[in-house]
Amino acid sequence: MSSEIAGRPGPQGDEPRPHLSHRVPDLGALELLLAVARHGSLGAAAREVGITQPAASSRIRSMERQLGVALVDRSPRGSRLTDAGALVTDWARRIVEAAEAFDAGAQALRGRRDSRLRVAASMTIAEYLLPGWLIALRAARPDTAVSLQAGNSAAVAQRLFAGDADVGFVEGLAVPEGLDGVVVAHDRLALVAAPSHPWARRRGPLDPAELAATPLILRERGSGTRQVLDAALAGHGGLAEPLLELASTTAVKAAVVSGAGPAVLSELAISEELASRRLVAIPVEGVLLRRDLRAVWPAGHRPTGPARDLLSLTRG
Amino acid sequence: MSSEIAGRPGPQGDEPRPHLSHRVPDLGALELLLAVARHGSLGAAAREVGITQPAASSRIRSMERQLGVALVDRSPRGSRLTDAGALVTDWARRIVEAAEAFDAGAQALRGRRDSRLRVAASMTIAEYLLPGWLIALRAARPDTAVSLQAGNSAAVAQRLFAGDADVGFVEGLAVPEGLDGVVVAHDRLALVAAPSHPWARRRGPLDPAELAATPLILRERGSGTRQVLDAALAGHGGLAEPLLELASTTAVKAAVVSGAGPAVLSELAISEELASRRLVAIPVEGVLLRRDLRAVWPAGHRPTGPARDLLSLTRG
DNA sequence: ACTGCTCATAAACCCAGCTTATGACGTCAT
DNA sequence: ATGACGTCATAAGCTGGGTTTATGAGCAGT
Repeated sequence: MSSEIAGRPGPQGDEPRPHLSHRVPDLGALELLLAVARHGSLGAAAREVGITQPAASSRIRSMERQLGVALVDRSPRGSRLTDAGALVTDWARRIVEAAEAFDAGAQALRGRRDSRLRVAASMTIAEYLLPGWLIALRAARPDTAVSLQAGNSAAVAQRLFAGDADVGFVEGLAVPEGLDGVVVAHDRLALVAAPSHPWARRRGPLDPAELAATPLILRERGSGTRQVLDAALAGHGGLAEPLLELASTTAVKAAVVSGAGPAVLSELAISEELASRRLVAIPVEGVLLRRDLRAVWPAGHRPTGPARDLLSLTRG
Repeated sequence: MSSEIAGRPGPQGDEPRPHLSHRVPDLGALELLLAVARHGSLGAAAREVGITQPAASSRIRSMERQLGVALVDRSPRGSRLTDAGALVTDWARRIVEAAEAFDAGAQALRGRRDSRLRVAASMTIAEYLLPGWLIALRAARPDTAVSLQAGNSAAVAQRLFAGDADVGFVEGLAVPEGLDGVVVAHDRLALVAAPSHPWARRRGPLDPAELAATPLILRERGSGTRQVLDAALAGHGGLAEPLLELASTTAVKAAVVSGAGPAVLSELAISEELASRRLVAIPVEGVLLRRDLRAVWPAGHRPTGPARDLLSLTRG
């Protein structure tokens, strides 16, 4: 590989793209950078993250070397971010926020049996919504230890009946038998395609019958998303044979992005891709592609204590 | 709060919460986990990320120890994710995606002078939109080296006139003199408050006059967001004296989340907080709180080559 | 039983990042 | 001016996590 044809323009430079983790500073360094942005001082930032000032100095410096960009203006009166540094810091903040969500989720997953709040949730909710709720809960009630068990609606119901969970979250068209619940959010399904797909250039919205007649990339039969889609299109001739049938939302997404064809996916799963135009949403007329996300509990036993705190967060 | 009734059950456990970076596996480990999910094998995953099989084995193991959760089911025929592992992997993917955006941005920021595509962009666009576009561009045209210069509209225009940039992106109400452009996206501004704020429980939408009369948390005078807000409320009595005036969007966001009061912020900046209900959007009636985001170029010199590729990504 | 895949274990190594100790620079107050 | 206090930088030495190589053990299919 390095013996291309002849000489590269630059004698140095031009590394063969090592791995992402070598090009992106580690979390500790990013946290330190955020601390510098907040405090305007390397030393103060160092104190916040629990290291010494020379360590912080060296760490920021090596981050600048790694990125090839000056991030902070040092002066004897403190350190301010450069313009580039401010931008980098904003991007870094998004990584750290994702890491916080990861941490909140992982901590709940490890969940000790003695947790004060035991949550059972369906996959979509556990994956996309719960980490954010847990962060908010931690902010409001810092000492609430939460445990999380993820499973389908039936498993959630079972855990609630058995007293293994204080509150549940399910997605779907109906509340399972024996449970009460309230809607906490809606999961809208969107028809998406790659920007290169002909539908991406359409003017008006798509006709339901046309959607029904077109082969789509789908999750396997039985998945929640597919059930909703099936129900919504039942009156329009029913779903066509799938173009491709894949085992995970991620796989479907990847297939759509690579241009294999259109699919219907939860808006929760694709906000990122829509924002960057890796995917394009195509409006569909007159079909209600949405399902309710509900908090549930055994009929008559309205949640109290920590579970109520969590609910009040999700309902506003 | 922590001195509830009596003693804690567990004699050990109960660490005093070290830093985030010690509770979240590093990027390399997360990438490895994603590779395991894709390949169903530690060895194959190891090969993909460029380490040996024992290293991968040990890394996954220490990740499981760190999180306190079994992530993969090992068998002599391969490794599959456990249920918890699948969830953790989904959360991990969000960190890695944020890291990819960071990398794409940082690489453009380092931007060598010999880049094939030189972009000048305003802050909001550089911060929220451009990294995603760059990822998409890299997917479509892998060998396009991009350089990025961020600045306000005037700086963008200047760079274009000087021939220092091939294409620009600006936000605002009008196209700067001497430039042509097309709208590539809209930045909707949303009125937000903490979930505990009275407005969060309102039934109907807010009256513009009421919004204008209420003290808000604002960016300093002159910021793009504030200009739009000023213009939109000019016909409704004009903006009230600010409740608080802060220097960065992040600071405003933090103040709103902590319940200091309502603010008007770009939807781009708050999608995360809305999803997790740390913030609540309050509908406002009859005011157009939005600004156009435009690609621009010197009048008459429509972009060609790589710049055109980028534009076609942003327009779909 | 043999071959080929899987993952686990053990020992040696290496380097990134830490701490401690020190120094240089600039600002402010006296 | 001059000394005190803040800033960040440099240097030397240590430590440990993650790596490699080498090996072994378990199970499947031929």
